[in-house]
Amino acid sequence: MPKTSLSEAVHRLMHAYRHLLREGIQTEGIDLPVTHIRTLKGVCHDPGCTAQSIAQRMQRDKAQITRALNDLIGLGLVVREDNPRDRRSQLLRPTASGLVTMAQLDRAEEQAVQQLTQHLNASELASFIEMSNLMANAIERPDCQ
Amino acid sequence: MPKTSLSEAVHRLMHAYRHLLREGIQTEGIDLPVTHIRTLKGVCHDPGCTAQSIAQRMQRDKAQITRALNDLIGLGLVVREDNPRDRRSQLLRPTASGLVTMAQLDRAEEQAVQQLTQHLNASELASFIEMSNLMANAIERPDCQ
DNA sequence: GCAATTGATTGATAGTGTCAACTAAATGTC
DNA sequence: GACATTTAGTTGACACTATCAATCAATTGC
Repeated sequence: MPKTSLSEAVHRLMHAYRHLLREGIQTEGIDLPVTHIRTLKGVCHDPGCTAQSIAQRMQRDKAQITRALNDLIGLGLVVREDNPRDRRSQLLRPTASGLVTMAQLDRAEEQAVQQLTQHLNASELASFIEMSNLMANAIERPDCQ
Repeated sequence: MPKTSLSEAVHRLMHAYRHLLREGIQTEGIDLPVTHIRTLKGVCHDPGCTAQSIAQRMQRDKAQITRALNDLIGLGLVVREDNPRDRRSQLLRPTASGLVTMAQLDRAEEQAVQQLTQHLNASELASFIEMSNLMANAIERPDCQ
């Protein structure tokens, strides 16, 4: 293989990561698609957030978030409560069960990342993440810098 | 959140890249999904390859490749020819039109990569790609290294 | 020759991404 | 206060992506 292009590299990495995370998740006994997991993570990270704020943070379509939330609520991992300041929206919080699941997911992810980055040291990883964000920023916020 | 996690960074980057590539592709006047593009790229990169070898190179399901190839052949961008050494498989080659399209796609991709990496210098980019591949390898070929 | 393997195809299904239409509440303007 | 506009969320539709299992024909190993 000559020199891999950036696009190939990104695709391979994405795929490897998702695959690994899925495996880890299943060995933890959880069966949730990646989008749901990331949504749950969003709620746990910022309890009291709204669907809107999650959609923005994740840069995903709000329709997708709505559906993921419906499933998470159906599974008893998240609850909606009325937003006293705006009756259009509801505040989102993880349930006790949601927090337990989140802890499992954290373990799975940590293990996945560890396996993925086994040949990188901390500073390499840090600069990798920094470069990733720099690139993503260049697109998502073309005005900055 | 302290620093962005690896998973967030990879997700963001993946999306940013796909989005950008799509845009570039459309401004070139081509309307093909990313998987088809990558498949065409595979054929152009290694004319005379088989569906199998593309699937392996791209680490994708062979069913997906079959379907993408059917579309590409239907669009007249790729042709199959009999493999004299194995009548089960066919050799794949781009048509003249396929090569033209590929050139357009190369331009689109180059532009996307350039925009994406505008804040990175060459050596940073190189080490980014190297790290990506290192991580992907750690999963895809857990035995190596 | 016959079993096992391999390249390719097909069908089915789940997950992801995107767009547009829609409801209801909130806000701005006169 | 009545109106248009904007905003949060929901719903429907559809294209794209990923994955698995079954099938078929050609090849390979015995």
